Amino acid sequence: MQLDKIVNVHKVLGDPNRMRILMMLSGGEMNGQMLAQRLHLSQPTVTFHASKLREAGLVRERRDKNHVYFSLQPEYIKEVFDASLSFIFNKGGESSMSVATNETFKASVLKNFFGKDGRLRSIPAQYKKKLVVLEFMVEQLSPGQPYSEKEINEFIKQFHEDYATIRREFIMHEYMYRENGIYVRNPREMWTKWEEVH
Amino acid sequence: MQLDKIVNVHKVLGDPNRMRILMMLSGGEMNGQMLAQRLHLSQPTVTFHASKLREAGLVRERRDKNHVYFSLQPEYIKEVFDASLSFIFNKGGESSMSVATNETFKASVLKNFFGKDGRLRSIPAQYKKKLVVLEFMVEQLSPGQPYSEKEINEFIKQFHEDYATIRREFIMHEYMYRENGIYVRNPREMWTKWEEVH
DNA sequence: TTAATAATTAGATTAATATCTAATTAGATG
DNA sequence: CATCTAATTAGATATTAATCTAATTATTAA
Repeated sequence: MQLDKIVNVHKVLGDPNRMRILMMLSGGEMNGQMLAQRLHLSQPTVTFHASKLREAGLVRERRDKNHVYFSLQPEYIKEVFDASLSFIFNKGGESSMSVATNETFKASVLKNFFGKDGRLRSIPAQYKKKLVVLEFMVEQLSPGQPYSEKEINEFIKQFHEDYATIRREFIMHEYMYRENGIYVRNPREMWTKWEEVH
Repeated sequence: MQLDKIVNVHKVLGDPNRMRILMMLSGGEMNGQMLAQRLHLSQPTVTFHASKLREAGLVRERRDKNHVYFSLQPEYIKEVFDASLSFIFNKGGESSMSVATNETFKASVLKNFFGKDGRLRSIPAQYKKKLVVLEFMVEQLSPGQPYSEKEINEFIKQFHEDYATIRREFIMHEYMYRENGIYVRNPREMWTKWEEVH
């Protein structure tokens, strides 16, 4: 994710009314009327804020009859926050990291986060480290092969108790996709690219 | 933490030059001269941005000779991000939660995050849930009694492998304080208040 | 104390933002 | 089609922000 995108999201969040809109949407979708009323703003002002939120990718819109309903895009919001922290604390995506450094980095992360029994000590909070760990696990599944949710849970449990979180991360970072209850590992080429700190 | 504080932090982050300053500071402290040069800005402009960052609590300043050095305040930055997500996804601090609901909430969190063997399945990512879990663990230490770092590590390990992270959280949320290597649990009255989503 | 260097404050300018009212467009329904 | 309602666009305005140059203040060092 590039700097201006992240900066723009923060600019959009840097307004009390927009923040309130997001808070209200966390309770479920709402249309322009409701928002205008509750925030004591005119309809055009709500449109104004809504389009900023939409352009930044923080909300979605759905038309029903002649109401437009807004709803949160929670995964994306979390992604941006994550990327934001990566940006600040890892000096902005470090795309200049060499392959060698990269491999050394991976090795040290794996060494630190996996115990000698092969189990995951904890899920890294830092974005890049988390990706290393997820990648390591998902690599042990066969690409293309369909797995049931139960199988995936069992697979993850051999590394960590909290299979639900990790399963969600697999999907979120596109290491796998889900289609009516069946999980499939994506091929390496589709994985989140290292260098772009997604 | 109140809304306007959070909003202000995002406003401050919503400028590319300020974001760049933070990125540069993650590599270590820098003075105004260096920043001005690297960002191709005049000194007054750097002062302008720096004071915004300082007022928002994102950086600290230290004077040495006649240079002023800026450095990141990483814990606080993470706190705000955390509070921000809490705000959006839990409708802004829910101070109206009744004692009963509160207790029910705590019970369900504990049930979900601790296994029947008494071990912590994972560290909750959601702010409020994390506090519940931390509180539960720290309650089992005697307030006022000094513990060595080793003792604290052992204590935490009975719940979770990743004692370093949890020990840091204890300090960060002021459940404990550390004084030259000795850890002491704070009394309940000093703990992060529930209702304010800190 | 004076000179040198860094930082801040003052003042000005330009650009961007948030907000409103009025006009217009889009859909739904009698 | 005519009308109603909701949403958007246009246009106006007042406020805030980012940036610069010039002047001032603070700190060190000769």
